[in-house]
Amino acid sequence: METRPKVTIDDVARTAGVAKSTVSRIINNAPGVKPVTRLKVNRVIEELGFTPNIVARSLKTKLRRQIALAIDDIRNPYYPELAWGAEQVAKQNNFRLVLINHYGNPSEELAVIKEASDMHVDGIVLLSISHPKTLSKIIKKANVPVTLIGNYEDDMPADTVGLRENEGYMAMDHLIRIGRRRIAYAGNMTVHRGARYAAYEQSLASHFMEFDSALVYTGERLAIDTGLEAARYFYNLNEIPDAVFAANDLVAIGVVQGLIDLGLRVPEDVAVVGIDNIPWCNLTRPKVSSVSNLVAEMGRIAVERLLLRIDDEARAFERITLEPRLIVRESTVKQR
Amino acid sequence: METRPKVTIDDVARTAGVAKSTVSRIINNAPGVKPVTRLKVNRVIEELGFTPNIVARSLKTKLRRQIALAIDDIRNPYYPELAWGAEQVAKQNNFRLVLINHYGNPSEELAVIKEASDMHVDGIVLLSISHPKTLSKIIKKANVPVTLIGNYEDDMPADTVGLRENEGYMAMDHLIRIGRRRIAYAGNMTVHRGARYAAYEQSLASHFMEFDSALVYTGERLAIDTGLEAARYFYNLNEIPDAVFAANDLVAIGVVQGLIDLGLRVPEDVAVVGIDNIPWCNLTRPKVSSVSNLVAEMGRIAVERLLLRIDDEARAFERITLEPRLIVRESTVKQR
DNA sequence: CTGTTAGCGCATTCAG
DNA sequence: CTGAATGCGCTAACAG
Repeated sequence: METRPKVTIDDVARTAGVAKSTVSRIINNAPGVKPVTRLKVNRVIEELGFTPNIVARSLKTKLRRQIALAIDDIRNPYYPELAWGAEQVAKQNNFRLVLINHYGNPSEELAVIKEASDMHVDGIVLLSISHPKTLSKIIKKANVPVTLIGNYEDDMPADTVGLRENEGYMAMDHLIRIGRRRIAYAGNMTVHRGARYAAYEQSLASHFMEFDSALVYTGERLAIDTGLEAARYFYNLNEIPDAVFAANDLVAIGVVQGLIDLGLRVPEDVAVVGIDNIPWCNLTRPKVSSVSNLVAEMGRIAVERLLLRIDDEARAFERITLEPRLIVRESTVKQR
Repeated sequence: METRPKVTIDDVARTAGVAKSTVSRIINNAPGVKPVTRLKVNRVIEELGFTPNIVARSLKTKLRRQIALAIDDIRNPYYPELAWGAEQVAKQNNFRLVLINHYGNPSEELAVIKEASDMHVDGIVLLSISHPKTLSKIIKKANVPVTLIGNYEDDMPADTVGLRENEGYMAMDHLIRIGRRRIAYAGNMTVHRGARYAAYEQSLASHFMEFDSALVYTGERLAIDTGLEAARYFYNLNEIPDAVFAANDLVAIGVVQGLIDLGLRVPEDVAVVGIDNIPWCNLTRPKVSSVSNLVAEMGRIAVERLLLRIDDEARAFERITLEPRLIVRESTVKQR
């Protein structure tokens, strides 16, 4: 760039014949400036194409109007949504978002917090994978506020916004509520520390429905082909299930596809529900019912909280827990 | 935060009993400091937990060590990869990435450039959707360098890194090279301004293969179900094609699934190739061959160029054009 | 209502 | 090799 000598507040003041404090007042919309002067100065600003140097301003005000979003890897399918939600709120408040991938590397993750004050950010939204104890220590040392995404104990010195981990129960509830009585499980036993599979067993139990191990299909990866295999497996049972609870949407998509290819009708013969509500749920025929974990929402709320705290550091830390949301589509309820 | 009074370079200088210029030299690894003093000061820095205030430094040096990545919407499936590639290089060079979504809103997109100098960034990687003429004008007015992602004319005052738009030809070439002679097309006629369909017709022509309109299946959306429909359509032809060129991976995935469900073997009976190389290509059985548009690579190169230019504004503008890369997987060539 | 003054925290001359 | 002084561009008292 031709390093066009950037015009400063002094230039404006000089050519307008006023003090730079007056210019400062004007560009900050401060009250107590005669309309005439304001007009005159504004004209000069326009002419010279002056825009305030935000770095200098930040040095003075300590406000950088930037927050960091630190996640492990933007390529993880949830994070674009998260980043998007976060950016929406940031933009509304005239803040920018700095993206930092820590790649699940604890030392790097902690470095992010440590360096934050030296970076151009006023706060951090952090999706951590570190041990809470360590995390807590580091956050205390930080000199910018941190909002954590996830569920934490009360003693964590940060605002947190997490998701209630009952997606599995919501999915099962849905199937039961639409009258299904022979519900199968497709996925693995370990997803989300086993919570989703546990939800399967416990939902059956709490509704006094019998558990039949023949209705559980576990595959290796939680991907489409596992779903396809599951469909074939269920099809060959003596008694075909009337519903399938899939551990995630990929599996659900596979199950739906597999069942249809085998000549069954979805949802009439078998209802299928997945979890995560990935965009793909809308791209299949029939569209797949799912439970949304509200990622964009989490991003939005996290930034909202962070901005509030930046504004007022003394507030009590908040614990926000979102409820997953059931998204009913064609794979469980016939629609037109 | 308890606004712990941040320790400054003065504090360090005072408690170490040296001038702050000496401290400055040390933290910047400048030569000409007696090892003893260096050691002593470093110890104090450690004790006090001093870290330089980057805002103040930026005010002085004019270097902010941040670049902006301006795209239309991070939720677009390509951008996470792009952002990832960009962030890799940025991080290596100790730069941060500021994420800006302009939502395909030209005025906002241009505002990004205008404001850039006021923001905490030293340059911008921009994926624009504005008219080149307008874009060119704005870039000239900007006071930070811009690197554009895309293909532009020589008069565009910015470095550019684009992709050669021959993905279609590469896909077709592959099918022809593995000996297929009855190649079908599945997708629509308009994707990428019709380039992909054009590649289908022209590849046939240049290889003296006959064009048969019965082998063209066009659906509405470029999604899985279109692929499934296409598979059914091809299956019902008098003579089934021995290969399918799908306009994108979603369609390809659908075609593969559909054909297999109809009892055909992929790739033995029908080879299928898609375009875009989305992560899902690896999640199906068989895995789907595709042509990668090297998104992460583009991000990497764009940032590399930008950093070079930030370093030396006088360099001639560069035009970089990447060649799409064919990724051969199981849907076209039997593997073990 | 407006001007003067004094830093924000650092890098960088220029003298010693 | 080190210290003292200056200013980056802006905001915020404090006076007028």
